Amino acid sequence: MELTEAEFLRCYNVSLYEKPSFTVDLVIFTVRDEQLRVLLVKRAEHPFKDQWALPGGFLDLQCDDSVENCAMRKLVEKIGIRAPYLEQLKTYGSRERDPRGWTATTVYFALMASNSISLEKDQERVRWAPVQGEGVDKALAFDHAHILADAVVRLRSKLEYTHIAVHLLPEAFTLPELQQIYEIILQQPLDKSSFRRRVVQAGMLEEIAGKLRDGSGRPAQLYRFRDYDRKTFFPRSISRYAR
Amino acid sequence: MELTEAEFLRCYNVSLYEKPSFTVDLVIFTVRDEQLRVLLVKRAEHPFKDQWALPGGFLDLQCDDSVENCAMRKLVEKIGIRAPYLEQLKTYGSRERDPRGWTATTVYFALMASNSISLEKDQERVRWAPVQGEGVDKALAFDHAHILADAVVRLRSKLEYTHIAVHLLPEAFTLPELQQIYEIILQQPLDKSSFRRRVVQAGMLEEIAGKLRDGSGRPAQLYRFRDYDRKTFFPRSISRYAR
DNA sequence: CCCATTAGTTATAACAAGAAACTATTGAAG
DNA sequence: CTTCAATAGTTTCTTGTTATAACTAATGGG
Repeated sequence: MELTEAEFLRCYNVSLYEKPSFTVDLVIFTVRDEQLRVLLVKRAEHPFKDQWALPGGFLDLQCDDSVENCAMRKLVEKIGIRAPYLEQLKTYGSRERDPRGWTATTVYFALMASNSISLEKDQERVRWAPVQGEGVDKALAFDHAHILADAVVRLRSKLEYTHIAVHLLPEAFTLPELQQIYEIILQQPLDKSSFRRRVVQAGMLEEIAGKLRDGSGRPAQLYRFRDYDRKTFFPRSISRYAR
Repeated sequence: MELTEAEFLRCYNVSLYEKPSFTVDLVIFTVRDEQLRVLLVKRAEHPFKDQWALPGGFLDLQCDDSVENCAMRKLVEKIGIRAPYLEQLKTYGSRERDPRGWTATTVYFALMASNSISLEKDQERVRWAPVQGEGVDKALAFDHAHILADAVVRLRSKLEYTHIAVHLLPEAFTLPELQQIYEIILQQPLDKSSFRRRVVQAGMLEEIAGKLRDGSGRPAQLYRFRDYDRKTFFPRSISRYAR
């Protein structure tokens, strides 16, 4: 598609480039009470005052060395700890998404074990909202519902062929616990022996020798994730009818 | 007294927060002369004057409605046509990546058929550089070598489980041509019958009835990509020893 | 001491992929 | 006109992987 000369000139003549506002937002997932949950905060200020939104805010050029640093800073500010998993999701930028004008937000998504967080303090303004389908049961500010949907799709998709689900559990976990995480997020039951074969063959878990977890039946072997840096991939997607 | 949202917006000063410079860059891939190639431009201005760089530039708040629109505009400016495939890669932002100070760039990657482009006009300043390994045989400006490496990794990875390779070919193509695209990018030979089985079973190609492509041997059946919108996934990765 | 409960393994049948040999269709050489 | 080289496309068979279900194992509680 060729640009007309008029179109070209309209764009070209703007020599003074105004900058968009730039923010970083976070989609922080955890699994708790057998539900995938996302952290939401109630906005204190306009626009969208008192509506639920993804946590985030403006980049601070003085203290943030990089966009990722900014995301990590905001994560610490919101929930007080470093997330075991932080990945850039996507950047959303347009004139429309914020009534204040042109903004861009780079969204990160984080995974954490539910035992590593306690948010009892301020239930009114910060909440772990259960994810149903690809969203939550609340209206969200800005385009955050759309962003959250993208994040949920990405999480499910990555679950199919990577090991990121281990980051939703504490360091020591059992295979049935890990399988349950998959089942909760993918919303379908998985076969026990296939799941174990898959996970064991991928070779990224190691037994914690002698340690077991008690329950009402036979105690389960505890494992830990072996190599946090190595990115292991499954050769096939984990759910039988993926897409 | 509380402000209403309308009052808040009236008083809101957009320039309160210092903002980073915001650019959009493009990694435009094609396959030509049996090589994966990326479009590079020689920088006309400082910094990194006369070094090769990914095409891109500043967002124009007046004419770009969104980041993606900006990417499409720049694509049209650089090569004069709409790309059949455009996907956001990642956003890179830090104080270090540009000597002028804090900048962020949102990078898109595009795929196109090599027949749809002709860049004979300005070989000195615009070039389709062959990709070797995860980069090119030239020093690149800014952090563009790093960005390019990420883009190549993403391209290879997506080739394993999606159909995006069809966008590197013209609308009508043969299965051997498609297989060759995979082999060039993945840098390994693929089995003919397995490849055909896979691609046909995925069901996203349709024969162009009666149409054949001539060559030195038996003419090959021409196909077209059936559903440009539907995202089809392979259940397994296409290369045997993926990762 | 038996049973419910959960963990973990094994056997098998169905299925998918890799490899190689096979057939098919064209152009060019002689 | 025949043969051969070249490329397209299919078939067959072997091998490897997955789903399923039945099996064994280990624990606590009645």
